[in-house]
Amino acid sequence: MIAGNRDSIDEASRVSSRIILGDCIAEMEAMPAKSVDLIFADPPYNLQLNGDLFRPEGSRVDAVDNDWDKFDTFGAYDNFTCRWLSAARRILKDTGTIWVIGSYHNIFRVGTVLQDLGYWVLNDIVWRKTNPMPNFKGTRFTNAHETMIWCSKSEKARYTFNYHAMKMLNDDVQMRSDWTIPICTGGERVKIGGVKAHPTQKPEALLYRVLMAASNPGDVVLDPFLGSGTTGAMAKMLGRSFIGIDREQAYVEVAQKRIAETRPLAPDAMQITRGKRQEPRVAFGTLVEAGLILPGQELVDTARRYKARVRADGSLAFRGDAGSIHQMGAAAQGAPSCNGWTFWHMERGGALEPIDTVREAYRRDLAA
Amino acid sequence: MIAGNRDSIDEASRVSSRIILGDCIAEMEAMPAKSVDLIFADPPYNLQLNGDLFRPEGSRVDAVDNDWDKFDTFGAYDNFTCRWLSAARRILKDTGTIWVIGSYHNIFRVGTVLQDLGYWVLNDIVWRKTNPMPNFKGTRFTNAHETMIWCSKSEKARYTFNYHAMKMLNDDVQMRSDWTIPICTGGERVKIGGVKAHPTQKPEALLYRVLMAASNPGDVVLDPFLGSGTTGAMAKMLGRSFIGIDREQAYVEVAQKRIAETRPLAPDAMQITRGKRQEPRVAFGTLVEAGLILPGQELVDTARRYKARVRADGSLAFRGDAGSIHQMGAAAQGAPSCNGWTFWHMERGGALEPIDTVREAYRRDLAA
DNA sequence: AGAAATGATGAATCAGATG
DNA sequence: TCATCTGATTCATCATTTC
Repeated sequence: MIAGNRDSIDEASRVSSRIILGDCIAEMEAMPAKSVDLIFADPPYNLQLNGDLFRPEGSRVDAVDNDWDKFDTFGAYDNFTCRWLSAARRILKDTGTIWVIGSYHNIFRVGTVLQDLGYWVLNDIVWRKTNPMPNFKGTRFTNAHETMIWCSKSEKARYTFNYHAMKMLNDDVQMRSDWTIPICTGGERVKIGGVKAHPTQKPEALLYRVLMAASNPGDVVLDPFLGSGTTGAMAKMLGRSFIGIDREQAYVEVAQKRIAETRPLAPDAMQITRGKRQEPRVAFGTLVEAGLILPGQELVDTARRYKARVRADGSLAFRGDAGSIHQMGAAAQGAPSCNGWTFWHMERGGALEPIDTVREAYRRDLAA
Repeated sequence: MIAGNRDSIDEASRVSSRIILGDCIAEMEAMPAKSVDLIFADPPYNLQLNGDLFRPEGSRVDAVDNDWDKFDTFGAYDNFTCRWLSAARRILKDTGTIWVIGSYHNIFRVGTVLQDLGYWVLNDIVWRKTNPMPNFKGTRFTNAHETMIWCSKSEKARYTFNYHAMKMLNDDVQMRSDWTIPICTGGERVKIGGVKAHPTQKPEALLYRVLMAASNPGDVVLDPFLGSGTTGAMAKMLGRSFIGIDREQAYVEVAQKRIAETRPLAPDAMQITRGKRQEPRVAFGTLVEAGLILPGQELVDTARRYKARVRADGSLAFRGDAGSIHQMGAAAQGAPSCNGWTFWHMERGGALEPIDTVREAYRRDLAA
């Protein structure tokens, strides 16, 4: 079913956006074979959440509890995955590629089905979130990334990969399989009456890079799980034709409005390069893990008044207490704070060397 | 089969390293059930690594007449994966966890089998390589990471996670699911006659973090695909008992030599930061009994909005009601729960001090 | 007006001991 | 096994309020 006759054709770029309200499997089965250049899919993750989760300060986390994310068993989810990926493969051109995003809850199931259906994995791409939600209970590692699987239609297939555009986007070095991009917040987040319109809106920067990497202006891009319409908005902006499908009337309306308000870039503006994010800091513990500073090592201040000992987790034992190099440096001096990197020193050939020089050496090795 | 009688027991740390030459499935099936605390596995990415390939039912295929299609190939790999992960699950303690590392070639199959066998995924961890091999042909993104899946034995199982040690290793912020660590090169790379002894030697920093995160000194660590022995070397260094299995005599010898040359850290250097969950419980009433807090003492929150009074039995009188410090804290805020230790404060010299500091002082006195 | 403090929030499989 | 109680736990970013 086509939602109204809101289909838009942008005269300047001669590309169209078509939004379909309906079940993506049935709708894809109704489309002509080998008619799509790129598929980006953000299927339900099958999160399997139990009760409520509260933050330390008492507020409740607004979790994804929508019906569309509920499946009875892994088998039911696998079956659903197999059916929509089969329908997608039929309409994908032989030179087309597919991207599917997910988390550890579902991405292994998706990857297995992709391989079983004959898709050929080109890369798995890690979206590193700069600002993920923390693990409030201190029970696991902060779940700070999601995974995208990028596949061609088959092993020998030729496919679009704009290698040089990616290199240009990345300060003239090859784009890696890990992408560092913030989650979608602020003005970019679509809201209705102050409430987020969709629980899992993807950042535009993510789709920008996907479309830049694996499609060209004029290509047909399909998103079978349209949601808030990020794929459609970026497709229009970058001069790609777009087909979006969603089962929910509310999401279709949100996406239609959003895409209608998106303006295509001028062709010459499409080659904007974007800067790389700054390199992450080096933790003291990293130097311990790397074997550059050994657990048990004694550290002293310049005057050798205070002595502390490095522990296996990168903390410092000092006068019966333990804490970070900064905390223990502050404790030694009775100061509110301290830069442990310059306060603490190691004996090196009779002389004292600040531990910061070890960090500098580590950074030099990384760069080399 | 046990390789010779080279088993070593380090007298200082009272932990042992045992290296076994043999097929890991058979060897694990011969081990006692629920006897291992942590499993780290780096399985082969394809079954042709040793010239051997298994059919779905487990029989060996001659790699020369490879006339099966992709489904058969994946089926054989899935079967192999299912068999070794089943054997691993039997010998894993109910409180144990397993780590499996892989790339997009195999990790989706591994993750699916893990979930199907009832393992419960805790995190997928991305090892970001600072210095990956470039993609020379410019046909894909630089494959700059590998993925580890970390699982408990079942959904409700309790497991070891040294949250505070991980936080300490990361400059006092939660450790994330993406770890930035260089690949194994230079002096750390084991070589024989100038040639690398193993094609996929893992960096010691990676195993250091895995073992620090999910095991404690004295735990039993198993690596069913021993290879160059990085897991064994780090286990010995960190005071864990180790069992390593490999089918290749050459790798067994390399690993044995490497582990023998590894020296354990001094026990006090192995100390890590533990959280309050590990400390002995002290009831609020105990502090009243001990005279550290007197009945009649007034307690307030940080904003001095709520006032309560300590009663002789260690309960708190608040607005005509009475109960524990936690119940009254929750009641004051209208919250479902509350940590009374940090919510309630006492006046001390004009400043407010949380009652938790009194508990801390009491614990210090106990330790002294 | 501008700076600083406070509050809100994001795909989350988020506790453990005791009776 | 289940109900009850204690009490441990958050990072980056943007928006809003207060100083």
